[in-house]
Amino acid sequence: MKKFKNFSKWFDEILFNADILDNRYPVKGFAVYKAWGFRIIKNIIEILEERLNETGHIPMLFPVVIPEDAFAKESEHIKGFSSEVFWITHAGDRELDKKLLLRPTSETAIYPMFALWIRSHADLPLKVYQSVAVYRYETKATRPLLRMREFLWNEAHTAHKSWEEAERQVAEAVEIYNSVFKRLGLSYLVLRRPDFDKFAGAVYSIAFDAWNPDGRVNQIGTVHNLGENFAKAFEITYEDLDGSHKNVFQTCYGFGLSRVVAAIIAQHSDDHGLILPPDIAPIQVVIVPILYKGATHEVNAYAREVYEIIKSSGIRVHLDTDEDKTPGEKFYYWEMLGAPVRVEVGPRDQRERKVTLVKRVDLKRIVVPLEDTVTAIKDLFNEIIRVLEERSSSTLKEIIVDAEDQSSLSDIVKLNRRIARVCWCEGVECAEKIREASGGEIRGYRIDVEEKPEKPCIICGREAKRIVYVARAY
RNA sequence: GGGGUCGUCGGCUAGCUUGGUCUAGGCUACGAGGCUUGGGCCCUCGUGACCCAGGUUCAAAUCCUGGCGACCCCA
Repeated sequence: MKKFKNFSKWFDEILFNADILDNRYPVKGFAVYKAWGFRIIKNIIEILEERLNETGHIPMLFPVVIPEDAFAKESEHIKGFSSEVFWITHAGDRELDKKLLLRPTSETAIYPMFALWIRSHADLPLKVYQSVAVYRYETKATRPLLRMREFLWNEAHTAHKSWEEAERQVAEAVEIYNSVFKRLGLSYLVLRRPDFDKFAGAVYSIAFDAWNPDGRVNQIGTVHNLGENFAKAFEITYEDLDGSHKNVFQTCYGFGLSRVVAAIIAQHSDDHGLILPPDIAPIQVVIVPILYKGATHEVNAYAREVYEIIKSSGIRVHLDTDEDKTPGEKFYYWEMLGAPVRVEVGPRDQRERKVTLVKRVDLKRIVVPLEDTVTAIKDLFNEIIRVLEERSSSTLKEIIVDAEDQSSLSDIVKLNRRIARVCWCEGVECAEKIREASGGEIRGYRIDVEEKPEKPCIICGREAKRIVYVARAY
């Protein structure tokens, strides 16, 4: 199945064949994470949480249920989420006096507790996180990993003394996410969302939009500056040095674990299957013994020796000892699962005390002496992530196309399935017309580089304020 | 939110137009055995399916209605 020709089928096949996720669970929008997929997710969580810990975030676990009155406290927030909330109305055969909802996001679960915990300036900043599932009754068609009604994410929530401190926290969050995405070799746009598309309850929102082979964008992370909005609603105040009581300033940010896995598959994998960045591969190196009749004992013993050497270096290595499968079968199997490096050990290698290394990104072979194996593998890991990053970023560049006028805008987004780069006046009416003309949405303007519009607004012809990116989204 | 296509072994599918010859054929996977093993080898045997609920009919995988689910297009 071809990745760029029929993305949807290709994607579903990889999910199934690489043991990532089984979408046959009999509830729409819910699916089972299989062993390989879940191990990948756990590795991503580990990398992310390590960065969060390093930067003073603390792990906690808040309940999945939220009482209706807490959910309703911030008026913009409830407007934004109420239409997609799962409600718990009954327990056994009794109707609950107070309805409960399954968290669609955890602000309203966490901030009542913040109000209790934060008393003084000395309690600030407070930075907490959790990696959990959240629930949203998506009305659009659900898609495995990309749009689920139950999805996994890591969310962080912070409280600060001032707007400036919250602004610095936003920058730190963006930096943390960038550093994790870099280790995964992902390419994406870091966009400030237009006001009409910000998080419900936020002052402003920044989002990470990853490219997808079908031209849509996949929002893999968001960072919000909440200002005092939730502090006012939940009465989260602190006593300052001078004895006065003030609202806290808050930020929150979410890292979409399910969608990051989707982005890794979508951006890196090929028609042989998955290609995993070494940092998150459950098995980084697989050893395939090549057995011939009469030499099996020597080769097996040598393969075991190679295995012990690699394992003792801390690399996640697996020795595939199944003698009922041919080496060719094993090659295809491990390529489907995306193991970054394969070590072939045959009679020739054994005689010469060498190993044959093959990297998944291009399937090229090199032969190295046994004593150089670990160094050579580590070099390959570095090369692999570099190649993945380069490939992905060059595809992103190809996918972004400047829209000269309304008809080319339509062609870019609808016909050619790309991301359009558009000059916009920031008028809401023009945004609506951009939506109609393109079939996509204004995703926002870049914050990592300053882009000055060199042309007037694509719709009204008046002075453009921003260069924005327009694409269809998941 | 609107429109369309579709649902058959674990996976991919043939059959449906024109109801009966289909308690269903192929490939793959899985299990047993043999032969092989530097890219899916070959042979033998075995396991395994008509989404659910109604309806029409002497007879339903096939036609109709509804539900559930999947995918595509448009807003």
